[in-house]
Amino acid sequence: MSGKTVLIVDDEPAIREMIVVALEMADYECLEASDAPEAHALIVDRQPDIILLDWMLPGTSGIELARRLKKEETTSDIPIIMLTAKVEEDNKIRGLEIGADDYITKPFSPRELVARLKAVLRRATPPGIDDPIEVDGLALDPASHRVTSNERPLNIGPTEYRLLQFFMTHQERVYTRSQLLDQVWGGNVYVEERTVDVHIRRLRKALGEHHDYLIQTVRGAGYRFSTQPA
Amino acid sequence: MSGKTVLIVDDEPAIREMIVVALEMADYECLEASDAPEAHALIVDRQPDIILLDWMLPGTSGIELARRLKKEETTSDIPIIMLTAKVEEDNKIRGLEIGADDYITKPFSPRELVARLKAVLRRATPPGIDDPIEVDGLALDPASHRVTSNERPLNIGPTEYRLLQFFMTHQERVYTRSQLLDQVWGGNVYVEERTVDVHIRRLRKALGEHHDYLIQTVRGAGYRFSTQPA
DNA sequence: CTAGAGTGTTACAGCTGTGTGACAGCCCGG
DNA sequence: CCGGGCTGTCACACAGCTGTAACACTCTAG
Repeated sequence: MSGKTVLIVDDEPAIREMIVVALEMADYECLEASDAPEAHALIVDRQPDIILLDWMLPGTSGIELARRLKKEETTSDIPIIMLTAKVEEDNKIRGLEIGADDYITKPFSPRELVARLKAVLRRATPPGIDDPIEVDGLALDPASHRVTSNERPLNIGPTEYRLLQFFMTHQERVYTRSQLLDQVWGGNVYVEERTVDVHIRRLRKALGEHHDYLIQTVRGAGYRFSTQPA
Repeated sequence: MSGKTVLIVDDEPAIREMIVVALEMADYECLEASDAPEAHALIVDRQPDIILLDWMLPGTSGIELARRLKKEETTSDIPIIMLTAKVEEDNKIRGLEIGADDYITKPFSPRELVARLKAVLRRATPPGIDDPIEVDGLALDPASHRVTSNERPLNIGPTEYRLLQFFMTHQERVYTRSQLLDQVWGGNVYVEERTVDVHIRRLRKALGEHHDYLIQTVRGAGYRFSTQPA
């Protein structure tokens, strides 16, 4: 159950297909692109967890794309594995210098690919913000994954945790059920909107009377996290 | 001005010499060994910062030596770069599985060697402090490699020891199974995530009821070592 | 005031994630 | 060569979490 998304950038459909088969067997979700512009669009749109990037590409070369990705704020965290056909050492070095996290020389076996990919993914730092947040005695600490209400630890499930974290990092603004599903559940799930209500309820209950006022209902619109009483 | 010490293990004096010249030009201090026993002696004696290890060695093979080094407590932190003459992918994979931090296929250029070596050294964790740690009657002493629960010595395997040591030096923070594999098993191993569960279980069992509360499950996230009860 | 829409609350059946014991392979010492 | 300790994986059990439906309640338009 990795669920990680891999973007494969190569102009040879056959090679892409080979990789896709290998990765899907290892339970990764695959995206494909055959050139740099297409790749860039997919990266911005789908935010893959890792990129397999061919060194040689028509138009903008792979190494060019890599360099650009490493420069942009929103994409510089995504690890890149370079695929190089030739054994030219210069390429390897330039790839590493530019910021590729690993490179593989063709031909390679599916086993090797998956092993290297896993290794790189493990090494990558999860990009999330790790700063603790505190509001009126309600504290959430991402590092220890702990929530406390006036020093007393709260026992909440994963979904309630994510929901609360989202609210605490997005205070004073109303979110529709639909938006919350997108942000907290993740865009690609099909869930009833009323499900949000239930989790809101669970979260309120866990917060207790001291803090449940923080989560406010905005009739006809959605919910809001605010220190100002409604 | 790196001052880092590099141990070169290869049975070909010519190759060693070539490497030595390249590295000394880049300002590394070099040690040389031509077989596994000699290497082992030097490692224990001089504690190099990194090891360049030939895959093929007379007697004990390089891979054999690597495996042993990664198992021993005092040497498992030292990064290893495998040198392999053949392009057999199996070797690459086995090298990575065993815990080598990188591998280079011969022939390679001095430039490449230095680049890879720098990269590995960059991501290598500076060896932790060897001070004994004690938490609520649970004591771990790196010097004597011993763990005691309220004075009573605990009998735990190497992996459980490393796991506990990591936890005790990184308290109050959640680590995913993936991160634990990275930190405790070593970055390049290919192991099932559920394996972590099993070793957690073994560690908890060894700690006994007095101390197993220290290792807490965070559902959906990973594990945490904390003196605060969940 | 009243119907209807919107929201709160509860119960529950299914599912996912974790705990646990067993087991076969490996390595090392005898 | 054999035996014991470790390790990684699997299968199964189980607890906790999840999404949904159903019903109660509240608000608001008219």
